[in-house]
Amino acid sequence: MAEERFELETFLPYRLNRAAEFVALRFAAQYKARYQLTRPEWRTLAALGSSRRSMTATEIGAHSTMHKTKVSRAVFSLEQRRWLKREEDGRDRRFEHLALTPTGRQAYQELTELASDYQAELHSMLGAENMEALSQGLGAVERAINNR
Amino acid sequence: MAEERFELETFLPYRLNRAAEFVALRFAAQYKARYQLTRPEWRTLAALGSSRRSMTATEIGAHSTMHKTKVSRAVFSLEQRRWLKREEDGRDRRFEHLALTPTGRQAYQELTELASDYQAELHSMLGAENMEALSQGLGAVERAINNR
DNA sequence: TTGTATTAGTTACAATCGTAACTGTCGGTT
DNA sequence: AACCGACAGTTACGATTGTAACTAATACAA
Repeated sequence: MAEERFELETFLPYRLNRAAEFVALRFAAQYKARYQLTRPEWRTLAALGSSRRSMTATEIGAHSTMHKTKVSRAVFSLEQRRWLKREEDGRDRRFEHLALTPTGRQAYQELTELASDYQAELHSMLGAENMEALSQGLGAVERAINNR
Repeated sequence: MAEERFELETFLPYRLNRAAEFVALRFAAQYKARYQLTRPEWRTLAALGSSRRSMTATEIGAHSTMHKTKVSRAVFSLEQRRWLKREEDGRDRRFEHLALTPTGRQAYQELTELASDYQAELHSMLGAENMEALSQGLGAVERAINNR
């Protein structure tokens, strides 16, 4: 194979990580300051809020690529806050169906507004065309994830 | 502003994070299994290896967006391994100029081969066009980072 | 029915991490 | 020269994390 000199700047994992960290950080600052939410908590809230039906912890983990212990702890703390409630499955009692309470749903609504604003900010920061390109590329990665 | 329903699946921080985690994980498995390297250690090695000149710890942190304590510890453990050496700046003794030893450079070379293979795998996994799009989008984010 | 494997979720524990405080060095005032 | 603020890098410590072991429930085969 044609051995070119390796360039770190072109290495996808490296670039993706840098970009993800940068983009996530400024949004994290907002929900931390406003709601004292941790990142796993926000991600759990988001997974539940964006789903019409209730979800199990495992589903949340799969959806947000979080380790199950992370999910478990985030669920616990959101439950303490009374932002979500658990309901046991009558047929298979291993499952817990998780759903947001009205308070939780309210918080999610408010956060999605912050998120939309941030998304718009990113849009104008990167430009529509680059945003499109990024979206297309991410779509391909997402398909790869689903087929793994 | 036109309030559309927020869709988590279109939210850039969420998508980038998912993609970055997925892409990084499979490569991390390789350097962990092969060299017992942690992620900060690999990133430090990569920053040094890809640079022609020596770098300071702060520069490595800026280059790889790692916290300075992370860099400090990674440098320490790479030094233990004798993969890098420190050299104090004669003019300003606050600085430490870090550079790979021949052994370290050798390890970096081997790792870049794994990296190139993985990059090729990603390329065929995502398709050239999507890879291009992703690259363009990431380029825009990188410019934003540099202008922040 | 009994035993075995599998799965959902929790927890104990050791490793990793970031915040903040620290050391040591320098530049610029006064 | 003596001070002060800024900076590079390290470290102490509390918080967060993942691994592995656990509990509890189920499926399924003998």
